[in-house]
This record gives sequence, structure tokens and C-alpha cells, in this order.
Amino acid sequence: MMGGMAAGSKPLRSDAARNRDKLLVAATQVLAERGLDAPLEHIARRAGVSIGTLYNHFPTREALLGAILPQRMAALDEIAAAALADPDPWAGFTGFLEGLFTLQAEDHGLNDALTQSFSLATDVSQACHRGFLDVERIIERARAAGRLRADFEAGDLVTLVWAMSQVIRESMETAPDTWRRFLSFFLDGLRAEAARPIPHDHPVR
Amino acid sequence: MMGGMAAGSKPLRSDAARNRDKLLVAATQVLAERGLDAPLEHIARRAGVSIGTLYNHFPTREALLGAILPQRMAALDEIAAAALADPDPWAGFTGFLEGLFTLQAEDHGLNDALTQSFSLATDVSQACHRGFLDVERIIERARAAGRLRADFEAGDLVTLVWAMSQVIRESMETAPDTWRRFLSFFLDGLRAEAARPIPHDHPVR
DNA sequence: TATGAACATGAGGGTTTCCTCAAGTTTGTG
DNA sequence: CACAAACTTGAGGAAACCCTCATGTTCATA
Repeated sequence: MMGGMAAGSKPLRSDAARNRDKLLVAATQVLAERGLDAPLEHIARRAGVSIGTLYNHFPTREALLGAILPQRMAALDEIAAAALADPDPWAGFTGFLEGLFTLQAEDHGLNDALTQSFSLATDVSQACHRGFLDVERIIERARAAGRLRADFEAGDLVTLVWAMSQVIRESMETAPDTWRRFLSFFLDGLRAEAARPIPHDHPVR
Repeated sequence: MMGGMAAGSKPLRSDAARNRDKLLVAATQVLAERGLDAPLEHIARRAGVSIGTLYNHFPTREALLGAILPQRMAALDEIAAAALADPDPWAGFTGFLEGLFTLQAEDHGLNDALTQSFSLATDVSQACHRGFLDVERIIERARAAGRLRADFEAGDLVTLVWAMSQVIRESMETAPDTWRRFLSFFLDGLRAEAARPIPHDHPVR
């Protein structure tokens, strides 16, 4: 998987490199299935390795997440690139959302990561948000084309990710395309024609 | 609070009745603050009572929830009644949603209950859904008036509750009216004029 | 006010996860 | 092959939460 080299560190012994790769594979699977707080013992067991070995390679849970999440998150880059390449800014915008939520639906760990990203360590968090660099442009392009409502901002997309994460969690087992229906409703409110001014009334009581 | 009588059971001794009430008050507070899986020890401590006493009165966590949630959920009845009393069906519909989400935002336990309601015991669950009896009518009235899109169903409201629960959880501390902004966007997609047919394409791949 | 039934108490056993570390094993090199 | 460094192992301590039960206390009644 990584050929036995840890990034900037000294080369690993051959058995250690093998174990590290087995751990990464197992962790990728288990985290996708069970979510971000799957017991580390499950991962070690699936890798065919003791819990001590897991801690040798990844002294903390976040070290392990840091070795896995950025890679998984990289899929977002392609999706964002495709969105920006779409000649239709609105289609690019909606395509990006569909791609993003499909990822979340396929990977419980990723779904968790996208909602908890601010409570993760800074480096992990930043690696996770790298995929969001293009988001501003995707949004801006759709707004400038007069298709996306003018008051929609990047922060609103974060809110939508939160919302979707829960919809996906709750419906995945029983009705896995619930999130698509929900997104469809939501998008109908994001079109420029549908926009009504947001009431910022100080709440009645 | 309840005058020392358990519902259909034999009268409690005076000290027992006092402790039961203290437990209910404490549980209401703690669950609202910390959510549905707050440690039972916290509740006992806040009530000034030992953990054993808590178990004397409520042999299981769900017994305790069953004594608290339905009462909290009853607030929904008033909100629903007000919605149905509103001469404007759309205003009734949106007012109901605002009331519902305000409740969720004020009570972490209620927020949890509304998302996990299907994994709770049947009686608790049913008590919780009693407040939703009027929902069908609220929706139907807004649809019939041609204000709410025709393809919106009660199940979609459940999805919205899921979505909102997470928005509320994530934003409560830092930006507590995020959910209002989100709702505003969503409602713009629920108006009949905004509705576009839901694509039920078998996903591309 | 004495007595038994009702009730309260909290130490302690069980579970699940976390993480460590002393002892044993494997690998690469001379 | 021998040896030191690198690595692995799993038993076990710590923490958080669950729930029980033997013991002690309080209430209600005569």
C-alpha cells in the first residue's frame, strides 16, 4: 500500500511495514463500516495483529485517523474538479453535492469526520478541509450565473453537511435514498427563483 | 410535582414520594442539558439521592425516560393545536415547524429522543409520537391550500427532524440560530411554486 | 413509642474501552 | 551464526458507566 515507508521517517523493518499496511487496510474498512469511534481492538483483530502493535504504529487514535482520512478525503478533490469543469455552473454545484453525500453515505467514518471535523486535531482537520478549498469557487460560480440564490454561503454548505450526515445515519439501513429526496427538496429552495429574504427577526419570545 | 402518587400503583411513603419528585426534576434538567444518555449517577447526584434510590424508583433507564419524555412531548400538542387554529394553512405549517425545532433546541434530551425514537421502548415511543398525530392534518391542510408542494409527506417531516437535530447539536454553542437560517432555505423549497419533480433516477453508477 | 414494612445507601462486581510495559520474538547485519 | 536493535505480544491497570444487594435507616400504624 505504501511500500513500507513512513512519510519523513526512517525506513521500517520489513515485518513492521507489512503490519502497518495491514493496519491501514483494516482501519479503512472498519472505520467505514462502524464509524469513527469503532474500538481499536476491532481494527487490530481484523489486521491480524495485537493491540500493542497498533499502538506501536499509531500512538493515538488521531494518528491513525490522520493516516487514513486525508486519503479518503482526496476523493473530494476529483469531485470538486469535475464540478468546476462542468460548463453549467448549477449542474456543477448540484453534482458536487451529490458526489459529496454519496461519499458520506458509503463511508460511516467519513460521515462522522465531516460532522466532527472541528473536534479533531488541527492537522487532521486541515487535511480534511483541503477538499473544501474549491467549494467557494463552486458556490460563487453558481451564484454569479444567477442560478444559486445570492445569500447562500460556504457556511450554509457546512450546515447542509451536518444535516445530511444525520439523514444518512438514520436512513441508511432502511431507506438508503432518503437523502436524495431530501436534497432534492433542499435544492428547490436554493434556486435563485425560489429565494425569499431570510427573516432575521429576533425571535418572538 | 406529582403529589406523591405513582400512576396506577399503591401510594408511596412520604419520603419516597419526595425522592421520586426530586429525581424527576433532576432528570428533566440533566437530560435537557446533557442529552438522553447522560450518566444516571449525574441525575441521582443532582437529586441529592443515591444511585440505588434512582434504581428503586426507575428500574431501567427507559422507565425514567418514560416518566419524563411524554410530559415534555406534550408541549407539541399545544403547538400543533395552534398550527391548526391558524387561519393561514401555510403559516400554521411553518409555525409548527418553528415551534418543534425551538423545543428541540431548548432540550438536548428531546432532540435525542426525536431522532432515536424508534429505538426506544414501544410505550415511550408511542407517547412521543402522540404529538405527531396532528401532523398529517397540518401538512394536508397546507397542501390543499396550494401552498405546500404536493409531494411533501409526513415521512419527509421525519427526515427534516433528523436533519435539524444534527444542525442544532452542532451549532447550538457557537451560533444558535443557524437552524433558523437553514429552515428558511428549506421552506423556500417546500412552497408549491418552487417544487420541481423529484428525479428518481437509479443512480448513475 | 415500639415494631415491621418500606425505603435508602453505597460499596462492589460486571462490562467495555482505553492505553502501557515487561517479556518474548523477529530481522538485518557483521 | 550470533547478536543487538527493532518489533510484537497480551496481560493488566485505569476510567467510565452499568446494575445489584446486604445492611442500615425512616416512616406509618397500633
